[in-house]
Amino acid sequence: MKSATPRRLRRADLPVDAAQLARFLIGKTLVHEAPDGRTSGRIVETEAYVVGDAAGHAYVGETARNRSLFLRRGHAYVYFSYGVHWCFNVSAETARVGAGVLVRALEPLDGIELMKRRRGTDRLVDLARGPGRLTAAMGIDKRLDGVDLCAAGSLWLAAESRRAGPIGRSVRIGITKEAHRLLRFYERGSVFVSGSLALRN
DNA sequence: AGTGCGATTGACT
DNA sequence: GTCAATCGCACTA
Repeated sequence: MKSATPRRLRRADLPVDAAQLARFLIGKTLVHEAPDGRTSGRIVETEAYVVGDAAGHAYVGETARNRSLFLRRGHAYVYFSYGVHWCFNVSAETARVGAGVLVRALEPLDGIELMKRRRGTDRLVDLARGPGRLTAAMGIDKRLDGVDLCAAGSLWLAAESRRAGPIGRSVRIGITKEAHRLLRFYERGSVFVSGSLALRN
């Protein structure tokens, strides 16, 4: 099934502040037009890596790996995690600042059969539940690092396909530094959010 | 040039 | 709940 695509988000739609951007992105749509097909999903879980955040990849200053985080808001930062998975972020703030939002989970919308093939599973809730699974399902890898999500490219952000439910907030998953900060946002009760049941409610 | 480790996942006890 | 997989990167020397 293919649903009508909401309009592309413009840069002016995106909050500059990383934490505000993370909250804003809940309920919005991520779309990728890949050579093997189109996939899209509702963003249901994000984490902000804010300015001066010791847990953020930008904390060490600009390097070859993290340079996309230093682009003005609305660019893709894609990095390789644990030697196994890709993770997708949206850069935040103004140019040369260094902050971003990790997109951790999607509710699949378009291209579900393609996602199943890419992921090797038929379980809808597991297709994009978790940052590594999400990039696998969407066909996102290093080639998309640095692309402008607000330009006329193959990867972009779109408006809500459906209004987000109540938004929950918690500590971020899988980090040790700055572990107390409430910078994870998620659609409360969504079965497409990663983590235990407690982290979804 | 070598070392330690991570914004994860899936398989296994 | 525990743990290996797997590799690029930042850091030390």
